[in-house]
Amino acid sequence: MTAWVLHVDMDQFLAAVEIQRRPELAGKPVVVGGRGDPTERAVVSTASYEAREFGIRSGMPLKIAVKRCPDAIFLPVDFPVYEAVSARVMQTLRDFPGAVVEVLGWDEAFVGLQADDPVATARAVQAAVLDATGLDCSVGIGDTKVRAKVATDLGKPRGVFQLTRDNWLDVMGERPVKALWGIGTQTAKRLETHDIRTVNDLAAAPDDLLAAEFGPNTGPHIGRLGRGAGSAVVDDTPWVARAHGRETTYQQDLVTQDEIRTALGELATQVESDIRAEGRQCQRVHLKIRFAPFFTFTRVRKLPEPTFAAEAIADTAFALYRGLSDDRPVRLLGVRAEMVPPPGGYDAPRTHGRRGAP
DNA sequence: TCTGGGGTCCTAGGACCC
DNA sequence: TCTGGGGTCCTAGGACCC
Repeated sequence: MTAWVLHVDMDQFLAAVEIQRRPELAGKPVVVGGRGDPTERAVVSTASYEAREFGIRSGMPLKIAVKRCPDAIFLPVDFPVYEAVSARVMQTLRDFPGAVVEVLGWDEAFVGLQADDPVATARAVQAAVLDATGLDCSVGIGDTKVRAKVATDLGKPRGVFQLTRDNWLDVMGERPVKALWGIGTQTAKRLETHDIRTVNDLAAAPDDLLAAEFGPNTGPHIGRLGRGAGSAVVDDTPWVARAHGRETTYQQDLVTQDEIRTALGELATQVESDIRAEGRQCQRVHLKIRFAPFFTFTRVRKLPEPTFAAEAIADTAFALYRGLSDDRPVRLLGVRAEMVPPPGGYDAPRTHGRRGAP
């Protein structure tokens, strides 16, 4: 028996859930996002495969999506329903014999297990999820987490794909670095200034060059991504939040100081109830703000002492806003409360956006 | 065509102390 | 008159992920 990492990812998750409860939508272009009104400022959360054929993608503004496919069916995001389905998916994975499950999001997880025939095991996982939820998923198999994660994309939809040390460069070598998990547009651009464009290029890049460009930690980390190397440890320690925040894009820009103060008060009130629910006080306040054309700031301030109080959070956020001395119209406001760590700290850091850490 | 809302982590540099 | 290293705390800002 060999230890494997499986990466399980639901196919078109939000759209699939909506189609399941409205079967007449099957085979049609379905777009889930915002309040389901494509004239509003909001973006696509998930597009069905039929909608993707029109060029609609996650993260795209609904206004653009509706231009690309005026006949698409637009539906609002229904968080409680997806959470319930997600919980069933994750429980199915945990019930799989010998499986250790590390949840990455609503619709994906790493599964660590031992197997002689990992492809057969992956097929069994797919069958179990389909049986429990009626939904399809794809499974990536790897000898590291990075390889398993990347493999899933190659198997979609409803597929299984395996990436190991032996076939990594054969399969991935000619692809652009952006195909890797953890390399986005900006990192790809900076790599290109060193003539690093493909996974082959990155895998061969010396660590000292990458360290000079990206820092002593991040540089070598990016190099390891190119080689598909990294951890194979699937960690099921429950996730503990570091922060909670709320942000809103306003359908009409906010103009006056009063409007902004009021909006910050509303956001801070929601944040207070989120952190109270965990019994954890706020120690630092983050203000996020986007001015009308396109210019986003973040500002941070430590509170004199930890608190739950929405007033203190809102006052601090407003003070940060005033410090910007900018009276342009405001399109987006966000308030985030960074919480006091639990006693003993975060014993098993659970990271989704992590980079570079050992 | 005009950009959501929820998160996490890394890097750099200034201030301050010894 | 000019300036060492090492450490901590803090903020700004960048980047990535789902």
